Amino acid sequence: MDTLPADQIEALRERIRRAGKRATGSRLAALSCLTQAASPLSHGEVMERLEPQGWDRASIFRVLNDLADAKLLRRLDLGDHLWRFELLADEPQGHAEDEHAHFMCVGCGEVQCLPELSLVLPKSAQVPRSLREDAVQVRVLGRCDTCA
Amino acid sequence: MDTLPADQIEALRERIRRAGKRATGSRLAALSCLTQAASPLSHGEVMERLEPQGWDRASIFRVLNDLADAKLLRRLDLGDHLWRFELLADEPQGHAEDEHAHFMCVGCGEVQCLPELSLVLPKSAQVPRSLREDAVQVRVLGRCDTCA
DNA sequence: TCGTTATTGCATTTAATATGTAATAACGAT
DNA sequence: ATCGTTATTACATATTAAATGCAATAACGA
Repeated sequence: MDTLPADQIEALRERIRRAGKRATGSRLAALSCLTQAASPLSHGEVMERLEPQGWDRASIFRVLNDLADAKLLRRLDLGDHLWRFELLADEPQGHAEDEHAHFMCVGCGEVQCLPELSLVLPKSAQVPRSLREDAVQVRVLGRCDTCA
Repeated sequence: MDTLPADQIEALRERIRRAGKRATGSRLAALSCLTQAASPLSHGEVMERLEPQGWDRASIFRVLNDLADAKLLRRLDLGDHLWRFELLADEPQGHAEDEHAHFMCVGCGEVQCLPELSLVLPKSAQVPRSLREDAVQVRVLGRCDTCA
């Protein structure tokens, strides 16, 4: 894995600190790795790149999950039983994860927002109240036009 | 788990044979279990019901996967890293017919089928073709009434 | 530079998923 | 109905991802 330009590293350092976390080596390594990735990577895929550099599996595992909790990464499952991690854009303005539906490509992992999607239910349907109240996250899995 | 009426058992037997497989006890047990389930069950959930009756974990595991390969079951992952299995309708004509959305409780993991849910999109919306064509899986995440 | 404490490194655990193989049972043929 | 073939099972065991406890370490504010 190539190393990132110093200014990008510094930007990552900043972001980590802004999230209230310490900018440690393994965090920077994990984020650098995902910055260079073209698609979401699983823990295993991240380790293929970081283990040769001496990083610890369990630590990187924790780092990935921590950074996902801290909203620097998105943790997603494309339906194949692997947690994949993807760098989130720096300023997710007004983009609360559960405001609108998301389309996830099971081929490449690309996520697309579907703000115009709505759900229709017969009044008679027996469904959880949270669904009636729209207090739900909607995920649609399929193939994007490129992967179709 | 109650036992199924004899005629339903016989129908399952038939279906297994039609798929070119032997109608064995564990296959009937697994299918009976899923016939009575209101939602897709994981291997573990199936075993909660079948282990007390003396069925073997690994065998039922293989049975579930075999029957999924044989298109008697659908094997799906609702995003929580568990393979769940759901009985498919007998004659999958048109195939989209028994494709339906699933609701998963983020509290307890309970899964509920949402056959009556449909998606609505403005014609103008820019979305992947697979979504227009309904070649997608829909997952709704929220809290069930108990966990709300 | 130092002290606090978040974080790591390493060992270990858990849980789901998966498979090898001898014994068993389903089912077509007799 | 019985028998022989062979798919299938039961049991043991392997693999992999995911997770955690804890002492050692290093980040960062003072």
